[in-house]
Amino acid sequence: MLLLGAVRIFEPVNGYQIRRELTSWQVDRWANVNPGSIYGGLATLARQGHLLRHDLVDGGREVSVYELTDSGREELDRLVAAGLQAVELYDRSAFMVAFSLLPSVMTTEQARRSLVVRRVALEQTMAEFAEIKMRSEAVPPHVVRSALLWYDVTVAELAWLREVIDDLAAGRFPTADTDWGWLPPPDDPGWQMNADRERYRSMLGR
Amino acid sequence: MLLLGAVRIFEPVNGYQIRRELTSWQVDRWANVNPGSIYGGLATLARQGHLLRHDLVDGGREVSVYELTDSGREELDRLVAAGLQAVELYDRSAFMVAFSLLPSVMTTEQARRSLVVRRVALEQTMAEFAEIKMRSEAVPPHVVRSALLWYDVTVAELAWLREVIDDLAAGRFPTADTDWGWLPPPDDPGWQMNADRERYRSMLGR
DNA sequence: TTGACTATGTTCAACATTGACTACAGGCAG
DNA sequence: CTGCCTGTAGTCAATGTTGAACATAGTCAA
Repeated sequence: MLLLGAVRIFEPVNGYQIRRELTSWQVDRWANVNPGSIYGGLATLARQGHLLRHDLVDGGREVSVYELTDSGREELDRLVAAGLQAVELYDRSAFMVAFSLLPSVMTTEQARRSLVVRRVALEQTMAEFAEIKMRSEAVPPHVVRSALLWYDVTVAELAWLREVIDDLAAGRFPTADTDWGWLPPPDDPGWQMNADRERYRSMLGR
Repeated sequence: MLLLGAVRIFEPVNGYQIRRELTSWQVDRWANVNPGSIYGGLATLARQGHLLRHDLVDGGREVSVYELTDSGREELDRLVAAGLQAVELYDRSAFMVAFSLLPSVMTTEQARRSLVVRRVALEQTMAEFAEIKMRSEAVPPHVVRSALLWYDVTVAELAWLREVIDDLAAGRFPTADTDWGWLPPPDDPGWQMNADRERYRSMLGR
């Protein structure tokens, strides 16, 4: 999801640019973004038909530049929707990736629908955990504690999620079909990539 | 950590027993407990000297049975302490594994010390996130939202953690050096493993 | 006692991940 | 113009992970 999302935002783009960008987002702290993973993942996605790979020569040097295919765009949409909806017990990283890609790939209505699915899922699993508290004699005490942590944390996430859904419905949240109302500061490293991107585009005849 | 912990609790034990046990804990929902991972992981830990492997013949059938070494016990202690202390942004699973192993490997005082380290770490990173809210103009709005989620969730975890630490200090929490005050119900599948364990023990001359 | 099914215990080839390492271009101090 | 450093772009052998498949033992109805 992260690779497809990065290609989506920066295409046409090479592996090193993605690596640099993800590192600057500090994504490397919690996601697998070793160089090997990035280049391997890009190759796999190309093999699966989600990316198109162009081997260019740029300044006397070979560069592999990637673009999304239609299938890749669909896959990304699916992955982001799934990441927003799925409730994992202890690992929110897929949700965080999906949420950070949300403004670039989803319309307000798509986002709202996925987040409502998540809200319902959270409410349901919360009911299950409430049950564990009830029959707490049948379960070791530290397991009950674990359930309590999940419960408390989920209450907090639910409150946050309700607010996001409200803001989304009220148009207070940027998505692909609304105005961002935000521009990166002029010293943002993203600007450095624009020159490369434009050069790659013209080489590909865009 | 999970493998060492499981061996610690059930040793001498074979791979299939661990697989069955972890599945019954529903750990397989959020941890990598495919058969291949388990057998591969046990082999790796044996190669590293943390486990001792005995190839027994049980009922005309070959079985590989594992026990912890001293080095394995030390490694487990280290891993559990690290898992309790380390604050990962979006992935609590290492903490949950460590927390679930806490009662079998740590004394009350060891546990309290590790959890206090965690509390301090949580308080510190919360301060960092409060800063992000301050300079929120320099950051895209959905990134601010992500930070808010982390903040809210961490407030909840901190409240939970303070309670656990209090209970630990007051002796209201079972650890390796205190009475459990809890026994599994008589139909617990854990009892089924005792026969195998005893047989393995006698085969190994214990 | 046959045959069908489930439970036990494990293997392995395909696939993915890791991170140290290679290679080279450009800048720049001496 | 030499040598050294930094930044760019990527490779690869070692290691880890996956899950379908294997082999055998027990169970139980027909």
